[in-house]
Parts: sequence; structure tokens; C-alpha cells
Amino acid sequence: MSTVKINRRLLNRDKLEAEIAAVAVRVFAEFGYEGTSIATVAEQAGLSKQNLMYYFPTKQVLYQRVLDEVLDEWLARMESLADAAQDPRAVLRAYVQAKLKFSRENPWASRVYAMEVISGAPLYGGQIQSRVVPLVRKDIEVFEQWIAAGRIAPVNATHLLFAIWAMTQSYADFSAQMALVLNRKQLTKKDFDDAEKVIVDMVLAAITVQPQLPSCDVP
Amino acid sequence: MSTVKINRRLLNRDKLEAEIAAVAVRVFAEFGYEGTSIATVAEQAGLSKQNLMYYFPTKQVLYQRVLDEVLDEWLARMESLADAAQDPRAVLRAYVQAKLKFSRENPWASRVYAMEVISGAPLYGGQIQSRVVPLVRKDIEVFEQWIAAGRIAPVNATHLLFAIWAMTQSYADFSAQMALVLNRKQLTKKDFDDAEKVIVDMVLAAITVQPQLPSCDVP
DNA sequence: GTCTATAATGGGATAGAC
DNA sequence: GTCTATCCCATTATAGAC
Repeated sequence: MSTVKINRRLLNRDKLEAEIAAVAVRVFAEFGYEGTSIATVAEQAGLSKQNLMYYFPTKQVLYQRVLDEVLDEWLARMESLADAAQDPRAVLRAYVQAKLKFSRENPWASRVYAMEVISGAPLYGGQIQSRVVPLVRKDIEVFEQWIAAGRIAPVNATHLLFAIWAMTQSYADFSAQMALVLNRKQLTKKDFDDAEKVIVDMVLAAITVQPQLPSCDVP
Repeated sequence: MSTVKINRRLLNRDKLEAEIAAVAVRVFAEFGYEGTSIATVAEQAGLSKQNLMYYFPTKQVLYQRVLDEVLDEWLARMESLADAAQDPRAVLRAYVQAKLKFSRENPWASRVYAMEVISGAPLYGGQIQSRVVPLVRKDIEVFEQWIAAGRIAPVNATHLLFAIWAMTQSYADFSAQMALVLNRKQLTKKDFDDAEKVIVDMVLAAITVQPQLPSCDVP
């Protein structure tokens, strides 16, 4: 019974920590690491500052936890490109869709990660090195296998991947500017659908074997 | 002679302010607005904190000045798309090149601007609304004139522009992550050339009239 | 685990001499 | 315009009662 009690407490603690982290990711995204005060996070989460610090002893610990969860969720969705056996066009379409979905559903996660990278990844470079880079390299290898097999055009796989990331992630990171251009308060589902079409078309055109004007003019 | 003195002083003052701003843009890019202390900027610029505050009475004034200069320089390079009369392909190639050049030469400017937008542009939304959005709208109109004239394929002009921005700007903003993937300390000129090729190919493919496999197989 | 109180630091900003 | 000195506040973090 004491074990039950302990388990319950642990469960509650995990749940509470997850809730705090879920609040914190929004605050970090809006104000940056230094601009975020733990008092603000605590208030938004409905507890006292000192109570929050019982769960997360320092601000850095909270921030690292937030980044860890961001990366976990991001990596969970990015496994789709792992299989070289599938149809390249279908895989890439799904990949773009998954990344856009992530931008739409987790804009704060994307923004916190973006700010960390823009700052030079001072606190998270190690994790990027050990968790992100290997996955990227694997994706690049898949591209290169496709190229070697003549299934897609010989593009620069690394930069194509960079391009896909940039295009999809920008719908989370730069949505404030996009909304101003589109004259809305925030982006709509239709905006994401429009984006998907443009991005998928560009990516598929990039891997299509004859991208240059073919000499079709048979006399 | 007193006028000469005054003019000299004004010149020196302008020059000194510009130097301070040039230092500040790097610090803001690295640490964000809140993470930047004016003492750090002053130290890097080689003067005392109090002396810096003689030229920039508050931190916000310094930040706004930095953003103003960033935007000035950015807008100065983005006029290239303004002329609908020119060849679309040449214009877009030049546009991508100009944006990549900016990312390579002014990475800190790009990063400061990016962080401001990611945070929701709390301090600069007004300027973006009044200075950036009109220019963007004009560029989109140029696209749409081209489409109406049948000179390029009927793409979604707004999202194509978003895509170009995202792809080119990411080489400044996310260079830390890219460098990790590419296993270098920092991006090289060749990396930017490779990027240019991939991006230009994608953009040109997107505006090419028959992006889908043409039925060339004349029997 | 949650509370009150408080230490300790850092940093923005001001005053005034020179 | 530049310097020394200082104020003031926000914020992180800790100590200890309950």
C-alpha cells in the first residue's frame, strides 16, 4: 500500500511536471530563455514560484526539460523518411505533411528550438549533435541511395533536406509575419494546405529526373 | 569654425553610434533582447556602460536602432523583384542570390530579425506592418502579373515567396545546426553555392509551366 | 509538498563632478 | 562627452516553518 501511494505520487509528479513544461514551452517561445521568469511560468501554471522550484530546482533544468520534450516529439514524427524501400515521392510528400503538421500543432515547440539554434545552440548543441545529426545523416543517406538507384534526380541531398526543413518550419517560426502579410490574426488550416501544395510541388519537381525544359518540340 | 567643430562632432557621433549598433547586432543575435546586457555591448564596443547610455539612453532605443538598420539593409537589397517587365527566371534567380548573399554577409542581422518575429514581433510589429508588408504585397503582385500574362506557371505567389524567404534565410538563422550536420565549424562559400543551386532549381521548377511529367512520348 | 520570508545577484537607469 | 558613484528593481535561489 505504501508502494501504491508512492507510485501515485510519482505519477502525479510526472504529470505535474509535464503540465509545467507544457506551460513553459509557450513562455520560452514568446520571451526567450533570459526573458522568461519562472514566476511567469508558475503563475500561468497556477502555482507559486517556490512551488515550481520544488519540481524544477533551477531555470536551466526547466529549460532543458522543455527542449528535451520538444526534441522527443519532433524526432517521433521524423522517422517517416527512414525507409529507402518505399516510393520516394510518397515518402517525401508524407515527410512534408508531417513537418507542416508539427508546425501547426506545436508552434511553440518549434519556436523554442529555433531560438536555441539561432543563438548558436549554447545549451543544446550537444543534444543536437548526438540526437539530431545522426538522424539527418540517415535521411541524407536514403536520398543518396535513391539517387544511386536512379529513382530520383541527382540533387544535393543535404541542401534539399535543409530546404524542406526551412520551408516547413517557417510556418511555425515566422507565422507572425505571415499573418501580417495575409492580413489575418493567425494562420488558418487553409493556409497550411496552400503551403503544403506549393512545398510538395517544389520538392517533387526537384527530385523529378528532367527538371529542365525537355526538348519536346518534335517537328 | 565652431560649425566645423559641430559638424565633426555630429559626424563622429553618427559614426560612433553606427559602430555601437554594429557591435550590438551581434550581441542581440546571440543572447536575445533580454539576454543582452548593455554592459556587454559597451565592453565589446570598448566604452563604459554609462558612456554607451549617453548615446543610447535606454536599451530599447538601442534595440530599435539595431532593428532599423537591419531592416534598412534588408530592404535595400530586396528591391530587385520590383520590375515586372524583366524576365521572371532572371529576376527570381537574382532574388534568391541576393537573399543568400545577405544571409552570408549579415547573419547577425538576419538572426536578430528572426528572433523578433519568432517572439511575435512585440516591439517591431508596427514597422513590419508599415515597411515590410507593402513591399511583400508588391512582390506578390509582380508574380500575379506574370501569371496573368502566362509567363510563369499559376503558382500560389504568396506561399512561393514565403518558401523563398524561408530557404534563403535559414542559411543565416540555422547555420549552427547546418554546420553540425556538415561537420564544419561554420558554413563555407561552397555551401552557399550548393544551396543556391538547389534553391534556384526548385524555384525555377515551381514557376515552369509544365511541372508534371510531360507526355513527350510521341510514337 | 507547500508556504512565508529573505538572501544575493545582476542589470537598467540616474545624478553630478570634471 | 566621459567618468565615479549610486539607486532601484526584478529575479534567481535558499532557508526554514508547517
